[in-house]
Amino acid sequence: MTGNELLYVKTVAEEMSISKAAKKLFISQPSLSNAIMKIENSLGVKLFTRTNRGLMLTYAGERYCQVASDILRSYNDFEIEVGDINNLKKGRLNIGITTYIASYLLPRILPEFKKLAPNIEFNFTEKNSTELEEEIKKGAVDFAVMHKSAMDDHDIKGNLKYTKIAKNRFLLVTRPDHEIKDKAVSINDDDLPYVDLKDLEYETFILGNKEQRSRQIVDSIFHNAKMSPSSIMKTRSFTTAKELAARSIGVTILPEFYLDLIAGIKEVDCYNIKEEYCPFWYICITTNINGYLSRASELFISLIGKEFDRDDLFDNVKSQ
Amino acid sequence: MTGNELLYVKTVAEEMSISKAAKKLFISQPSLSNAIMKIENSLGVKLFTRTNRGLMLTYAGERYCQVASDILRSYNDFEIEVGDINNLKKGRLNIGITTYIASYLLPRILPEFKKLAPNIEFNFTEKNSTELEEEIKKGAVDFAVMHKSAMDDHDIKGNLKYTKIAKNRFLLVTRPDHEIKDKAVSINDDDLPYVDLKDLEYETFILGNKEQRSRQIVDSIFHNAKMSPSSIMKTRSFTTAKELAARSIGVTILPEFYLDLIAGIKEVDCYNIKEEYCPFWYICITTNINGYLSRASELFISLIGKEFDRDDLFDNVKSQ
DNA sequence: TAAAAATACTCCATAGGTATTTTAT
DNA sequence: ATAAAATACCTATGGAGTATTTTTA
Repeated sequence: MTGNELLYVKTVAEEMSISKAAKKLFISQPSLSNAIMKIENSLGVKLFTRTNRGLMLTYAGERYCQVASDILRSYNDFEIEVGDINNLKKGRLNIGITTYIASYLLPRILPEFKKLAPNIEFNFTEKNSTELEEEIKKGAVDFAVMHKSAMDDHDIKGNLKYTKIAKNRFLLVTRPDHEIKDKAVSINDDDLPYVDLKDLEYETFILGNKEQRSRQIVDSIFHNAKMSPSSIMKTRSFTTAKELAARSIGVTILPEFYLDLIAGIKEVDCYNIKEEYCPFWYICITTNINGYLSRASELFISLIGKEFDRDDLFDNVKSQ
Repeated sequence: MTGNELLYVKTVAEEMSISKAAKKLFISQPSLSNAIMKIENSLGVKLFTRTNRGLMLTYAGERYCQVASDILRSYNDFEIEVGDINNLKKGRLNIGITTYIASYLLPRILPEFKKLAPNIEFNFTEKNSTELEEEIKKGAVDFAVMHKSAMDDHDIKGNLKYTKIAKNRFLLVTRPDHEIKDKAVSINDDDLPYVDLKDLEYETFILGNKEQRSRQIVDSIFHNAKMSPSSIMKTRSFTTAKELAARSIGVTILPEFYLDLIAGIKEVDCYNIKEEYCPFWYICITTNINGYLSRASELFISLIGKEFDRDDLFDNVKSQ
């Protein structure tokens, strides 16, 4: 069964003539004669009888035409649907995103996205970066927005490709007027003075959980600084960490990004950490290198790019 | 769009692997890879994304599979239906038949036909033979049961093929004890004595209408006998003709076949007409020489054959 | 290292073409 | 005589194959 076969029989039935149908189909009359014969033979019934007013359908032929019409309409509708999918009129987008990036990014992106692609079904999975990488490999999400350590330069690891969007500092957060203030030094005209973490070796550090990427970054900062805090307190919540720091339970190291988000809840002091300890990470788009990015994905990634003034973001994600 | 394409995509989706699907489809893996790629290119969307647990459907791919399933099911159902058509479980039969043959034949054939093919839609058109020939040429009926003059030996005339079923005598019908009785002669041990029509030249003849085939036969008998009746009375009804003859209004010439049908209504005398005047016609199956005879037609014609002890009837109808 | 997919080619089956004959009007 | 359909034969596209390389687990 092919689309042509269906169309050929239908056209001959409509025209009641092989010659006329052949003209309409832009093929030669003998080709069409042959085609009809083959179809009849393969089915084992005659579809047409020859009468003196041209070809007429047999009962089987009538049923064939009905079925053919259904099938051709179905497939034609599907082709239109594919057009819609390519024009963002239909489709589904499954993105992965870390909880904290979601709280920052989605409110800024989704209204515009919904406006531009109102009929795209939008789903997001909030997990930590490591889990999101698994989701990408499984194909459960189309791509993910997550963090990437600044330590490894590789943009591709296995199947995964990381496209950096923005660099984000980690800051030391202390209660107001912590003693460290006196040891902090301003460099150039940077917004915040710098501290040496070694001066805080005997402080209590409020840190995230081992599986949190932010904690991995902080650990690598300690490693680079060749120190390990003597006292540690754990929380998965950045907000809690900031609160505890504000209330003098200890100090903490948080991404500037989140500090902005939770600003104004409680006053704290913030300090830069020495550049050589690599106190930062990247926000990035993580994709499966073999995966297909739908037009819906393209739109969403472009909107993220717009948010970070990176007009070339989608092109970078797509490039090989 | 081809059936294979639909099946290929569906199978790859089910197996989540091109290699496994290829095995299941009994084609090589590269062929399948190619086929999938071609389908994706022609549609302009990716149907699959490669993940680390095999190939997974994109949104467009999911829709493709749904549409493919519908189409394959439709066509498969149709193929089963074709089987049913060939096995008389479905179909439609349009036969043409003259009113008088219908009154004789249908009661004898239809009960058996309905028993053997209960789900075949049965339609019949009652017209005179000349009109039926037009219906056959138009393709409005599949074949017809009608009369054929004995005069022309041609079994094929234009598109029409006549297959004789049974020869049927025309008899002279008079009131009981008509004077002709004395002139009638018995030949051999024929059931009825013979009369010479010329002896009735001044009788009133009750005849059919010019467009009735029976009238054409009677006219040819007169022609062969080189006589023309001086007085004529016309009726389209054989029953009326017999009644009028019985009531001494005149004499008539009727097919023996009908006399049997309307026996017992009123007493008449019947005589043979000289063989050399060709006083007979044939009941025949008339078909379009290019027409297709369905299994339903085959059954019906075979049942007619059975009725007339002609087991070879359908073979004769079909032969070239 | 093994298994899956992609790539590069080769081949042949067949859809379609042209030329011609047959058939029907 | 004309037009439709059938027939015969030819061509070339593309579906499917084998061999091989690339990729991923």
